[in-house]
Amino acid sequence: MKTYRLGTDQLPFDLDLTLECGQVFRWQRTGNQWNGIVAENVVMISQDGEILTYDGMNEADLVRYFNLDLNVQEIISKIRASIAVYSGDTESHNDLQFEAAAATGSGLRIIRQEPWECLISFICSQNSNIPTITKRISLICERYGRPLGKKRFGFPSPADLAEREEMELRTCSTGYRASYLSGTAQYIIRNPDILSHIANCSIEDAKRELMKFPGVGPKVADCVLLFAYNRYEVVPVDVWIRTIITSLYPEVRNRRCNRKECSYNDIANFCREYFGSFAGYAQQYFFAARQDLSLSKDHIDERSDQPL
DNA sequence: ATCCAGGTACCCA
DNA sequence: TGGGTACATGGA
Repeated sequence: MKTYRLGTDQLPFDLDLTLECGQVFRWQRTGNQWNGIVAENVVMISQDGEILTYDGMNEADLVRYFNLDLNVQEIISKIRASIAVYSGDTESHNDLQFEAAAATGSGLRIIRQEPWECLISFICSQNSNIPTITKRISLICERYGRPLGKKRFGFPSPADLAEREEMELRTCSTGYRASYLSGTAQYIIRNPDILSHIANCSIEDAKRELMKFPGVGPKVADCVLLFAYNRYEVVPVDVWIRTIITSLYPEVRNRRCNRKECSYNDIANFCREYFGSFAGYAQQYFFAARQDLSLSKDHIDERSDQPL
């Protein structure tokens, strides 16, 4: 059992929020303690203020996995600066919507997840809620992952999944996503270097490559870019973020989507312009605060009654 | 019971 | 290029 003391430039850090916010689905909580698997290692970690107590990984890997070297206070400052530039007010502009979300989410850290696990996880995520996704992934690991002792399992490799028939993968509550899982696993078997190649691509090329995988569209690709490749300017747009952004920032509506629903890129591009190079972090703060925000999902219908 | 959830593929104009 | 729809599952 080891300890790690967070320095002032590594705070705020909220372990619970970080592991519960829907970026990773393999950690289990028992009281204050979290148990998970990182790179086939059984890991435990708990937090008491600025002290992390952990086991199963070394300090360098802990820092790397949780991106502890990233200064979150600076990130929030940079987001504020971008908002100010966008708003044309470099002195006193204050975005209370963002500040409220950041107050809720500031201890959240985007972790450095393994691309393969992240890819499979978010293929499983589509059109599902977080408890369902978690259950699905734990079934997949239990059935096809390497046993690591006391009901713990590694994440199955591409080969582990590629050799399964679609109907077998369906027994993991994956539904129609089963064909995407085997298809993506087979794609990786045919292109064994693709995931490391993507790490060196531009964002545009990386996204294009990811979307060649069966079952990977813009949203899943963006989640992998943000949560595994740590491209912090990327903004995955799910139904929550769509509702939040269109409700809180009506200026997202432009000529193209004034009388209809904004497209995926309308929302993602607005966020990138508005929140800047850490838009993905801003997005995570809003996602973390999604339950607290009182939002109407009917804003589009309300507007569409009005003449141009 | 109904609606909805960290969406995508496919079809059609 | 953009809009409509089927798709499986389980939580609230």
